[in-house]
Amino acid sequence: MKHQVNSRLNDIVSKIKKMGYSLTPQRLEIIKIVSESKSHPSAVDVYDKLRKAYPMISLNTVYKNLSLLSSIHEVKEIRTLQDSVHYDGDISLHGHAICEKCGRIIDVKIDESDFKGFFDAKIKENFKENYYINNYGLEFYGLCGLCYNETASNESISVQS
Amino acid sequence: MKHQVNSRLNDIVSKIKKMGYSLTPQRLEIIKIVSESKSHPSAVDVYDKLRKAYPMISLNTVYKNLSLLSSIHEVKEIRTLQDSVHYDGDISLHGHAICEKCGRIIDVKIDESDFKGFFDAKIKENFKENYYINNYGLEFYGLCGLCYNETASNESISVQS
DNA sequence: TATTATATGATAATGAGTATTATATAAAAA
DNA sequence: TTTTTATATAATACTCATTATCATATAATA
Ligand SMILES: [Mn+2]
Ligand SMILES: [Mn+2]
Ligand SMILES: [Zn+2]
Ligand SMILES: [Zn+2]
Repeated sequence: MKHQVNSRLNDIVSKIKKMGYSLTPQRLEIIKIVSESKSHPSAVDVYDKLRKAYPMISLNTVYKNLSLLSSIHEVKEIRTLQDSVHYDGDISLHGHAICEKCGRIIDVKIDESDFKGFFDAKIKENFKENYYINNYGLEFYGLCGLCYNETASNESISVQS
Repeated sequence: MKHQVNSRLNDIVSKIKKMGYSLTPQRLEIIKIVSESKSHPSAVDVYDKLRKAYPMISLNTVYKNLSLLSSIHEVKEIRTLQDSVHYDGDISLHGHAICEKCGRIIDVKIDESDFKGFFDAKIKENFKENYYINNYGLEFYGLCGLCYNETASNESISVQS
């Protein structure tokens, strides 16, 4: 478990160095936060966590580092209905359940061969010409368990007005 | 064909009226544009088309109407890698191939029963608790046929620097 | 036709993300 | 270790998509 996280961190750090980027303490901390997080934080979320260790950190630095990590494909950007981009340190193939009420983003694990089997077939059906796929996106929009229950119990109120 | 488009337009207009919203010429034109378009236009794209018939139209009005149509589920919002939201007048279940170079959004048709069969199974696998799904999102990020060919022929140039 | 609530258009405001630039510092060389 | 140098950071200003405000216009209804 802990072992997994560390090897992920090492992978990213190695890549950063191999590509000639320097490893600053701020950058390392950002990599740690985003690679260990399971909550798909926004840039501001990462910023807020960082401030505990680095009170002088600039939000700009957070944006730049998240962009860098995205550009080397070590984090994925998630655009949902809300206003800001969220970041995923888990770059394995999986989907997201996005709650339209509280905004929570929950992983939906899907067996990779299953996933690719289904989608690649659809691409073949739709495109006779070349089409080069880099990445897949898969979202389920709706209400998470908590919000679903809340809405159900307030039904008599929320119906009117 | 034409018949299809008109019935779609009538459906939306009926709904607008039934829900107590008034039908202004601007609103009607926006509904026409977005329901007939196959190109997933942004708000500004719709605005530019509108100005031909309504030179005084306000961009604000476009945003408000697209939001209204979205809120009554007669258009879907698409958030891609680019900065602005795109709108889809086709609310049937389908996916999108998004070109990371030129930004084009191309429909990926998927048989509805196929689609739901696959995805609902995944939801059942992932959530024991209640999870209420309103909507699905399915994206293929990559390079469209045109951009793929362009990139291939410029390979020797784009590799360096 | 008169009434009234909603829609429009002009304008200002918001806010996520980006650009700029002086200073600091990681990495490499000496 | 010290020096050098290119990159990273932080402070700040800026951009631009979207939203808010509000006076006026107009669609809907009687
Ligand atoms: Mn995830
Ligand atoms: Mn579409
Ligand atoms: Zn929720
Ligand atoms: Zn393209």
